[in-house]
Amino acid sequence: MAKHIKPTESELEILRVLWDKGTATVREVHEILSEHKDAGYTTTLKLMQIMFEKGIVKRDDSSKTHIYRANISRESTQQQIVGKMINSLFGGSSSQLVMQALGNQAPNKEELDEIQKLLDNLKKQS
Amino acid sequence: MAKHIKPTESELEILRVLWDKGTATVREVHEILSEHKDAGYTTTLKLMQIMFEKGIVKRDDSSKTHIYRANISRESTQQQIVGKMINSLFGGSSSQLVMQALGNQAPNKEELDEIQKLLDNLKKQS
DNA sequence: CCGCTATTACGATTTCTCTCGTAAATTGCT
DNA sequence: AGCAATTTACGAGAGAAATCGTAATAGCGG
Repeated sequence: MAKHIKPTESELEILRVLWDKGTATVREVHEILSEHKDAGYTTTLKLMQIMFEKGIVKRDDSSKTHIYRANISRESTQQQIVGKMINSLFGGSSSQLVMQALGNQAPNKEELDEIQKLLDNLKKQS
Repeated sequence: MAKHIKPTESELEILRVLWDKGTATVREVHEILSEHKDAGYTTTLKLMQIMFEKGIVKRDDSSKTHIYRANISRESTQQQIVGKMINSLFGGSSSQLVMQALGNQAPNKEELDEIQKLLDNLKKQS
C-alpha cells in the first residue's frame, strides 16, 4: 500500500489538521490555518478539492457542507518523508538523522526514556 | 551564518554530489545524477548556474570548464531541513522523528552505540 | 591558423503549486 | 416564497521550478 503520493507543503498543513481532528469541513480547516497563515477561504477550498481528486482525502458530500477526512495515515506519510530524507540528505544513514535531530533540540526526560527503551530493543536484536 | 536559503529538490541532488566530491564540473555532476535521473545535460547546467546566482554554490571560471563547489554546508542544510520537518510533520517533537527514523530502518551496532553515547549526554544535562 | 568538440550562455516553454475572483447552488430565516 | 449568507464549482493567472533547444565561446589537435 506504499502509495506514490507526495503531498506538497500546503497539503501537509491541511493533512495535519485532518489528522488532529479526524474530520473537518473546509471552514474548520481554514480557520485553523489562518491563525498562522494568510490565505483566502477559496484557496483552502481549492486545495482540498485537488487533494480529493488526488485521493489524498476522502469526503462526505451528502449534505451541502462537505466533510473531509484524511485518506493517507499520518504514520505512513511520516515514514515516507523521513525515509526519503534519510536517503537524499543523509546518505541512507538513519543514525545520522537521529543525531542531527537530537542535537538540534533535545527532548525532555520522558521522551529520552522512550527513546532509550526503543534503543534497548534494537540492541537486543542486533 | 544561518542563511535563509532553501534549496529545491533538484538543487539538493546537486549539492549532494558537490558535498561528496568537494569540487566537480557540470559534466561530472550530470554523469552521477543521470545514473538515477533522466534529464539533459543543459538542464543540470542551468540549475547549477541558477544556484550560482543564488549563492548556493561557488565556482572557479578561470578556465573554460568551470569548477563548482558547495557554498553552504551539509550540516547546516541538514539542520535547517530537519528542524523544519520536526515542526511541520511531528508537531515540534524531535523524539517523534527519532522514533520514526529508528523504527524505519535500524542502524548497525556501531551507530547504535554512538546514539547511546549522545543519549547519555543528554540525560545528564536534563 | 582552422575546424571540431565540449562547454557555457540565454531564452522559451512546460509543469507545478498556490492564489483568488466570480458564479452557481444550497440552506436557513422571516 | 423570497432574501441573505454560506458553500461549492470553475477557471484564470502569478510565480517558481525544471526542462531543453539553439547560439555563442573557448580550447585542442592537426
